[in-house]
Amino acid sequence: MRLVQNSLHQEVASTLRDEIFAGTLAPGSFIDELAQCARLDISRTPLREALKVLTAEGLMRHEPRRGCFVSEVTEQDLDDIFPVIALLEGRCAYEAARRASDADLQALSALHDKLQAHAKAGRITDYYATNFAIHEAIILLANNRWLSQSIADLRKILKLSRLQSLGAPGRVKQSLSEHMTVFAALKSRDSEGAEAAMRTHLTRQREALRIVRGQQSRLAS
Amino acid sequence: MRLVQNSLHQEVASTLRDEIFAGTLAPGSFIDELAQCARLDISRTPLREALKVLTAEGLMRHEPRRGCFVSEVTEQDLDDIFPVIALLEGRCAYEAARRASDADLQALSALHDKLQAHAKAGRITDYYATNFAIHEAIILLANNRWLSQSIADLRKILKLSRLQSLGAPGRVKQSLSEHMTVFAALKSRDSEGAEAAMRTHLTRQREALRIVRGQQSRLAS
DNA sequence: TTACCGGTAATTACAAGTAATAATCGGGAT
DNA sequence: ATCCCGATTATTACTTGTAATTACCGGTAA
Repeated sequence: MRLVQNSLHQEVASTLRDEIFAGTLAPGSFIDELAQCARLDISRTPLREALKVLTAEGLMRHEPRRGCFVSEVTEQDLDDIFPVIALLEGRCAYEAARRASDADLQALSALHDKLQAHAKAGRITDYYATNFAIHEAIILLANNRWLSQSIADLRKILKLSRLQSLGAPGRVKQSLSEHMTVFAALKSRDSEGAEAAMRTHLTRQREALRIVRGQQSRLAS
Repeated sequence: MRLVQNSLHQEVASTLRDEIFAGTLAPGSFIDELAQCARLDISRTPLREALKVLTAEGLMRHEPRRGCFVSEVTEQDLDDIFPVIALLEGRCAYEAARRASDADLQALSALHDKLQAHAKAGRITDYYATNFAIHEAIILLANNRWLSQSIADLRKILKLSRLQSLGAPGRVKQSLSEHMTVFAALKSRDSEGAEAAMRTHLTRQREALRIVRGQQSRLAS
């Protein structure tokens, strides 16, 4: 008897997705169906259905008669994706500036206080979490299902690459400052300013990431 | 023995997708697995896998233990999607203005000549096709895999609603004029102008569609 | 020694069967 | 007469079995 409401293949997809994001299933790695079935204690059909879903999401690639492999994200992909996300989240900020209620702004203000505190104390993980929450909040304020969906789709791919842009020297401080600029624009209902500031924030994020990756590849060589 | 290279579930997904776009499978309609299996002469596994793929694409919705239904596109969805596509294709036009070679522009010019001829002769279907080809060409010129992907994802949803915006009075002529404006900007390497013109084009497209739909719903009532 | 061919093993792809769940219809009670 | 409850039926979800394809390994010939 199944206790959960969602179907099994959804559960499995969710599990695998999390493992891909966590790096347990490394990019490029082959998915052995039988091995996964044994590990997750399920049969082949729900697993295969889950693999189809993840493939459609772009997290896996499927080669007929060969099997499924976890997708790999290249530098080119990052160069492509970041400008698009900047565009889309910029639009969110634009809409948010026009739509946010006073209560919304108050909630955002609290989040920014937390962000500032985490930055000051050097709690990188907490900073990440709050940063993410702020982005989510602004996306939600834009109140556009398909805009959110598009961003979520792209963010999934980014998440796959497990990027750690805050590792760049001085990036946390810079990121905080950019966030405060966005928030200031939101507060003053400056939609164009908010859009521009959000675009800048995400463009800088890409640059910071490039620096970190450059260091890592130098270390690896 | 299978003659095709692609796996069966991909073939099935492709077939069903086309049928959804054609309206053979109407929005909201329930998918009877056994009936479809009988019709397509396949077993349930590849069909179910195909349904999962289409669900991930947003063309179907899945209710656990109830089945799959073809997605329905609301006016709200259209209001949400068009601005996002305008943003994304605007960006494509921006990039295209910077990247297009002389040969690219020449190819585009030929397409615009055809567009103009179809408009003049009132060949709506041909106009649609060429219009689509021009959009595709500009998206391709932007040379950004994920930008293209995001647009394609959203266009799939639009296609599902089988919109006929050119039915609005005078829309063909207006659409042509907008296209020529975009192309003029591309030719003169005016990336910002191209971006703005493309956004305008798609925004107007939405407005024309609203008019057509308004007429249709009045007729229906 | 290397390249090519054939056989075997491993693994995906598809089919069919079984179990579980939800919708429907009929009967009874209020 | 209507509403609610239970049994039946229809349909999805999952398991298991079978076929087909690919990769790998060993052998042989150039």
